Amino acid sequence: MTNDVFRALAEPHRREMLQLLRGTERSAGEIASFFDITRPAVSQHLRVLAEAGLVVVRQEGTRRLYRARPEGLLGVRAFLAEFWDQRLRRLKQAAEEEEYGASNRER
Amino acid sequence: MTNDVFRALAEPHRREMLQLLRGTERSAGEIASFFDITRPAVSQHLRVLAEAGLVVVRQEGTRRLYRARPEGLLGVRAFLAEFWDQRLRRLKQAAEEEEYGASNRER
DNA sequence: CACTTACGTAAGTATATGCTAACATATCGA
DNA sequence: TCGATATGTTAGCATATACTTACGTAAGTG
Repeated sequence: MTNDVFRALAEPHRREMLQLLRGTERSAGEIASFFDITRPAVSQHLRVLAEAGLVVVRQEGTRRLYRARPEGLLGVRAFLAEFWDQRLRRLKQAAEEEEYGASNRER
Repeated sequence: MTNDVFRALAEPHRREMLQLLRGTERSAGEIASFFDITRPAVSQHLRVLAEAGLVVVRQEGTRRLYRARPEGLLGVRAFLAEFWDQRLRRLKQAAEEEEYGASNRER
């Protein structure tokens, strides 16, 4: 649900993780190395992000590779668009149609 | 800070309140009437929204009139834009320049 | 002035959250 | 199969959050 997305984004560490994973695939350990918190804490954050549909995981050997899933933010985007006027709403529509076209189903 | 904004948006009631106040001015009591929680609880939510820069208040007689402040969401918007590609980043820029031009200072 | 109306604030409480340390699991190389 | 590497899971704890009830305050009204 979109609520999980907002909740997930409320935590600064998780937002940083998302940015770290934008367009790149990184292992859990690599991600952890960017933060001062323990690895388990990072693991828990990654779980929250995954449950919110903001990241996807792929297992490769003993490692788990995470990657951001931008489509997970569409709900937030829609919410935001409400607060701008018609002109912006048109931009939003154009963006959704053009950018991450029909292939992306909201989770 | 933008962090307060994300935090504020994490709460469903607060998101509803924002939508309720989008483009309209409503009194605290009127807002409260839309929810099942007590009026003080609503008051506390409104405070969080105000501190995040997402609403503004205006006193009129004995009442306090709240109104959404869409510019408060610009930080979130910027964050989101990072996750779409160049084309979208251009749209974002255009929107920010055109829509809520120079008159709106980020709080 | 009381008295009412419209709100915010304070105190207290139950639950959610973020973190750590300790433990479990799974894959790969020797 | 044994050990090392990479990561998730559990239990426990401190702090943050969302509420409620009780109380404080300020602007109209009689």
